[in-house]
Amino acid sequence: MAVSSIDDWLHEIVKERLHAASQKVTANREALVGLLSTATRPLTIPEIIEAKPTIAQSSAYRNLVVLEDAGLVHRIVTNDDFARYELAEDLTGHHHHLICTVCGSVQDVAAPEGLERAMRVATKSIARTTGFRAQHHRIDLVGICQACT
Amino acid sequence: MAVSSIDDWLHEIVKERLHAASQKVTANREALVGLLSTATRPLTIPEIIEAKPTIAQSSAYRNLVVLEDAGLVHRIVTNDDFARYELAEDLTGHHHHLICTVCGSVQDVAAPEGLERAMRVATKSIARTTGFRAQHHRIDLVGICQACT
DNA sequence: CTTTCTGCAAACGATTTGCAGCAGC
DNA sequence: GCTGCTGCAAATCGTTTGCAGAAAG
Repeated sequence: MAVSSIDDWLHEIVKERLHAASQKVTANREALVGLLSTATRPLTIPEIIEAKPTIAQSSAYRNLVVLEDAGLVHRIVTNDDFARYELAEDLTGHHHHLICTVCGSVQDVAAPEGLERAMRVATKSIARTTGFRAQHHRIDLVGICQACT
Repeated sequence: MAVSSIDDWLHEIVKERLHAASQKVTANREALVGLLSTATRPLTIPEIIEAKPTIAQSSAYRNLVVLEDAGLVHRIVTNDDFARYELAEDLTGHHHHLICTVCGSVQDVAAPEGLERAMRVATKSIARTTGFRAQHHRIDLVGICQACT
């Protein structure tokens, strides 16, 4: 059962965090998390609805808010028309985004360790000079994706 | 005339780029650029309207689109309700943003050279592995600003 | 059982757009 | 003068919300 164990683990986390947020575990919520866990990039609402047509749009929006409050999902806003959703970073691992200026797509990319190290140094230095207490950072590369080249 | 020479220079740039984009130079457009050039952080539409009450809201939106197309202004979207506008980076110098999760404010911060160097290395490495052609990058620190601490 | 979720349809609000009159060049 | 900008008010559209019936616990 090696294959299903990751899903079981995720399922347990969902249950825990929803309970912690005084929310119920429902089929829609599990389906949303399951869908996002299979994606390699943040998804828009239209993409989510297309993949899970039985979930009403309003339920998708409402549940994604609940899941975000529970710390399971992260919402991303680009210059595109729609917001995008991905699993929280503690479930997917830290990563950054490649945003295509031609087609608007967003793709995940691993965070190079050298960059992360420089980021930690910079964060400390900025805290010292400005008093800003950073909780996390966000790095996007904006340009042209391979498909649009 | 040392003081006004920066404004004169900006004025010339505005004229050039608007002409290059086949757009007219109007009082509203110059007022918008002038306002943004005095700000040390990106401004929202309500802030812009409050500072320049003679500009109709629809004109502000329309002109900011024109100015963005002309490469004079840059639009920023956060999780906040409103988009924010700042002068294009080639007019202000490269910088990044501190985004407060409490009050939603956005503040400019200089880009530490060590970080920029690491970013250049990472960009090249990502291009090699993914085929993504980066045009520029965006780095945000998300956390709590000094005023909200 | 009671509370919360779901789907539908209506409401909301930031941004966009149509139109008649005015300003840039 | 001709073209394109301005302000007003109305339209647009992603997202949110009210409500009656269905599920979770």
